Amino acid sequence: MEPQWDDLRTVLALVRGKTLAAAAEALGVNYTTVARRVSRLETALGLTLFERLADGYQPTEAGLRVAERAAAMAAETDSLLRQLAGADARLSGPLTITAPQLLIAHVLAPSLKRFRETYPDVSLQVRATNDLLDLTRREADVAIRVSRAPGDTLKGLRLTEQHTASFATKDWADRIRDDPKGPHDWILFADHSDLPKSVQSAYPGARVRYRFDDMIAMAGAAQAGLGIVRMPMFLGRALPGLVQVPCLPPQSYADIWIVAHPDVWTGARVKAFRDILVPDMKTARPLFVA
Amino acid sequence: MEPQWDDLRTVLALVRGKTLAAAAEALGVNYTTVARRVSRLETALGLTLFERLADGYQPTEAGLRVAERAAAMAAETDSLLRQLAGADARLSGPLTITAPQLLIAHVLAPSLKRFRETYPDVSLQVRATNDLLDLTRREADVAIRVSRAPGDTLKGLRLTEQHTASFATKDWADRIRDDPKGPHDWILFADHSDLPKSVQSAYPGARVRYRFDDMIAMAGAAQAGLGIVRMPMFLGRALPGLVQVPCLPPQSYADIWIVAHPDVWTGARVKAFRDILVPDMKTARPLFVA
DNA sequence: CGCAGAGCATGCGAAAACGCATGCCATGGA
DNA sequence: TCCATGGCATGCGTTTTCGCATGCTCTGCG
Repeated sequence: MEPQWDDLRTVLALVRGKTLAAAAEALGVNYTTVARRVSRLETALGLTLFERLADGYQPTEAGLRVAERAAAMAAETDSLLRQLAGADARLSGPLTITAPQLLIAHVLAPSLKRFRETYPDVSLQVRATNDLLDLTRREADVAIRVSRAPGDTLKGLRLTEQHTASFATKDWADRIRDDPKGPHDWILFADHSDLPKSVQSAYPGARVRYRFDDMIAMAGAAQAGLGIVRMPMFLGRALPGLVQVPCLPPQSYADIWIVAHPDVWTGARVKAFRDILVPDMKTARPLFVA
Repeated sequence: MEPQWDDLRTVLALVRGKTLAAAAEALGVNYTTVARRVSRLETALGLTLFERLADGYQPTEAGLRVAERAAAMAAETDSLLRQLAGADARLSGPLTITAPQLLIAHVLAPSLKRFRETYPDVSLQVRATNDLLDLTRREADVAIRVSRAPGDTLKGLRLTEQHTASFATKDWADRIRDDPKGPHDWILFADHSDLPKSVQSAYPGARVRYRFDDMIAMAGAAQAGLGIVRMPMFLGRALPGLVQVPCLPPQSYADIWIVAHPDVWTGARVKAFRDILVPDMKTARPLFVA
């Protein structure tokens, strides 16, 4: 008679995922379980929540209502988990951080090591991705982000500003020095616009040879001598085999922030992590600017 | 790792009920199940939610936070169930109503019968109690209530006003008529004040002989000839063996309302019930007034 | 001091929920 | 037309969850 709360949650997952398989994946159960829970809830409510069509489960009006309320409940659990994390005074247990892969690989790693040594009981989980994980849903406790602002609902500190510049192998650097008007190749980001006009006029030999959609691949391509890449200062300086080339003068780029949900910001482990990272990044500032 | 929603609900029940047994009772499960679910959630969260003391489970700070959020989730499910009931257009299925026992026994019963005959597919559950059931939590869909106003969050229609008067057996009525100054006995409601001064002066023989805390018992006592009872007009008129006595002139009393939560008010079965009851009570109005 | 009752922990067998394998059906491309 | 794919239903064996019975501890009372 009374609905089970986890069944409501299952309906939400099914409405969002459209198919039993997707909902099951999201919930971490077998898809038959999703089907059974939905049936059970329908029996309990005496209502049809989904039409079983050939191409999946289509929610009825009532099914949508259930999902709507379940979404509100999910927001409550998110809020709860954040609050518990924010009130947790222990310097032991899990802490999940996320940051762009390249930032971790070339800048943050030493800080992570220092954190680990300072707080050996904290088990640090690192999610290295360019995707913006949802800190509201606690996909991570803390994020290091490259952006203009920390985001509307998040709390943050600016760790440093940063510049970009053009980098290439020493080969290319020599060639450009010797013959600035001569031909040289650029590797551009896929969704970027063309080369700036200033480059075109100062270096008429500049040609866009490649377009990549991933900065790691671009960096590797630059190291392999495929051409010139505009990249963050810290990255060009950190990658062996690359030197700065004058084609594109340094220009300021999005700042680097440490952000967290306000609820979580106050958590002991989060605070400890900040206390390690903020001074480290202050020290590392020269790496980021021209 | 991820908490199960029904475990959150269990924590709420335990915080509210103080003991495993009380929580289990509220949830309709065995108390060992409550203990297990709480343990499981504590493991999942890595937190202690309750201190196991000799006299029961004492919630920790974290336990209270969980309960707080779970309460918000419970409010969501209540809201959902109300919405579903309010959107239900079917004239079949369950409908729960509540009303004071005496009102049902002596006034509403014929309307219930008529409703049952008009809508044979609706299974009517009647909760006859003087307790004010929580319509927000859907302890009933509709309530017939004796009160000055329908309540702040509820929607209602006034079915009729009503009067009270004094009733007793014909014996007493004769005696009072023959000797108004002579002794006669009153049965008062326990928490009521004393007899009005007007009665004292007009009938100096009036004495308070009994105090009851239940109107059904008082009515029976009056029928058994124990004395005079002030009661609603409809009740005195309906009870065999009782006649109105002039000791206490008719005075107006709280009105009779039909009320429901606004979400539920629009439901087909609720509307059908209103459509039966409102005209019936309009017809029955003479029973209630002097 | 002994006893009764309330409240909880634990162990065991029963019941429910679950995952997996299989089969059906519709769609879409070769 | 045939086949591959995606999506769902169903049956079966396993795992998990649950309820019940038993025993422990603490409190209050005569």
